Amino acid sequence: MTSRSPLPDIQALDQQLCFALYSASLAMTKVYKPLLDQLGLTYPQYLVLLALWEQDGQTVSGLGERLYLDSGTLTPLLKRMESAGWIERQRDAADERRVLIHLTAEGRRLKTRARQVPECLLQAARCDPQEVQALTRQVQALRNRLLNRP
Amino acid sequence: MTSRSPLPDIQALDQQLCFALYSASLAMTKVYKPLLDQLGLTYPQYLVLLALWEQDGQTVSGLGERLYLDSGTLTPLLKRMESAGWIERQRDAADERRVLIHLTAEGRRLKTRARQVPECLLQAARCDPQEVQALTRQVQALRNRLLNRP
DNA sequence: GACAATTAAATTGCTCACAATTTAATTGCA
DNA sequence: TGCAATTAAATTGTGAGCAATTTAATTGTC
Repeated sequence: MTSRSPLPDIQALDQQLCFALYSASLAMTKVYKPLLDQLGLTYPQYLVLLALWEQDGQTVSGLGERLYLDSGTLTPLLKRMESAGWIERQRDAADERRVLIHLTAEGRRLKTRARQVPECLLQAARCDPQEVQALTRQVQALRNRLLNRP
Repeated sequence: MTSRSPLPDIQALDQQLCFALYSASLAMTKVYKPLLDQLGLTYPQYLVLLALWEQDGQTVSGLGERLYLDSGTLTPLLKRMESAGWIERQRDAADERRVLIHLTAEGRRLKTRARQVPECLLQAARCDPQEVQALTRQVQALRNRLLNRP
């Protein structure tokens, strides 16, 4: 009976889901790096573009909710993206507290060139698309539970 | 037929495994924060301790391999942990290029106080321990494939 | 309409994360 | 042995991430 489970150490690094997520996330970023370098983007900047390609003209806090980031992270990141010419930042005339983020023509154009990025990633991951989808759902569900979101 | 799969957009944010991992990892860190604050640790510092509790006296690059971090990240982090009194850094007399990291008595003592951390996390995740273990294995496998490791 | 409370971004300060380079020690081999 | 190649940390510079605070605009309430 005892041979079945050699009492798993709750403090063992390789038992920790958090460390698995953390290291997998870092690994993912490393695989993205050369692909995004070609486009002149960092990984969080690429996430902002994914969000804007889905819905242009979001506010900073809207993007923050979508990407789970706050203004302290986004403000300087968006300024760099504006300098790079992907986006424009403009105060909302209807509510001057808000800043609306719009894609430039250049930023919209990038969507086509970026099509290869997730494709290359799937190849690097070397796993079944269905498996990837299932894993994605599980990790999303975990994230939502951790943040007490529906 | 077409109603079955409404052609999944490969560039949709919520289809991306990478974003799920990235946001889940950030969420995990947020849940850890108040627990680790009580111990005076950051999350990467906690990982270093987990690694050292398993095997004391590792080199910087040894820790780097274990945690998937490089010396550029670890050197300043370890210096902060030394100032905090958790660890000691000393050149290896047998090979002066290497720096050995040893726990202090204080650092060893912390292991007991930190027992609650993964327990609280499991509660926050609100999922079955077996489910957590299975998910951990899957995410580890993905990470290893991405890094071309066995 | 005044004004306290709230909200949205921006700012400040600290800690990662990592590419690229530097410094110093060790190894390999002619 | 001599010395180029390699290895291990440290350093430098950039870009996140986030807590705490600040600034400015809006809302709610009387």
